[in-house]
Amino acid sequence: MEDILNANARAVLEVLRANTRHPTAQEVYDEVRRARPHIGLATVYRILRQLAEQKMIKVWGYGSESARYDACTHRHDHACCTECGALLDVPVEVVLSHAELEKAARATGIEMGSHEVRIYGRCQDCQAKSKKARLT
Amino acid sequence: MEDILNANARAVLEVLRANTRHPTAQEVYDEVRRARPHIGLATVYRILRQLAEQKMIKVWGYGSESARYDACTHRHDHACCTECGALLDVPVEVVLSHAELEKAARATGIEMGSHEVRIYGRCQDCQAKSKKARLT
DNA sequence: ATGGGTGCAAATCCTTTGCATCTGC
DNA sequence: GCAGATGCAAAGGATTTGCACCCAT
Repeated sequence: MEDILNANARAVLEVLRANTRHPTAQEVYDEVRRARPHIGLATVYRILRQLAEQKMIKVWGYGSESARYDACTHRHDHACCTECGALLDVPVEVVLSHAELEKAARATGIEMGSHEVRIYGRCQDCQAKSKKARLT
Repeated sequence: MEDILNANARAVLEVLRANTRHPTAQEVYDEVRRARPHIGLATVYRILRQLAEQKMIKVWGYGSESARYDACTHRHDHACCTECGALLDVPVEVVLSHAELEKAARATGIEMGSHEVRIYGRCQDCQAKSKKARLT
């Protein structure tokens, strides 16, 4: 699979694998430039798209925030901060009955590929920030 | 709550309540213009943002698609079409143990406000389209 | 006359595209 | 020399902002 990737694509994939914070394209670009100073932002976007098409990475989004990329290919859930837009992996399995999901998919007519549980709220950083603000 | 809204904001809210397809800002604009031909797109965006801040509507997104707005305030789940970006309500309750969710939230440090189950796949329209394409 | 709300246009941000160039074969 | 990949800049689409204007107080 990965053997078909060229050096730029491999570098992008490596950045994504090393960074579990679901970086945006711009953040990937900033990091990948350390390894490949010549690379352009457009190339990063092109590679991200190709990797996503080949299902080697996932693209997540939330509201009108910019897209975030994720090299983690096993199914997992997310916590989204409604304040700063951060997208955090949920490190535990949220159990959900397969029958329930199938029923829901059938009810919408969708041909289910995967699913995700999303928890919305304020992340630790934002909680800390508003605590600090309250003290001033 | 709604009594503080002016005529434009009420018209936007009405469009959202009448349209369960989670329209984009542009789509809201197109529809609201029937009732208020003078309104500008920027005003629609301003109102959508205010309504969201006041938690009277919700904003949903997926990848780098444009944001979609939802006047439905009770908790519910979504089916996202990975092909055309459509966002469909799941009309049945997907049961999820509260204890499971709490555990997940604690594991990420997030202060949980709400949650959502997302089913990804191809919607009926897109299924039909590729069936048609296969015949040609 | 004052202030908030508004339309319009310009600005901004994110992402994609066009095109000339470069690279490895 | 050719095909595919790339950098750069320009284009495109979504969203926000600046600003002058208008309306109700």
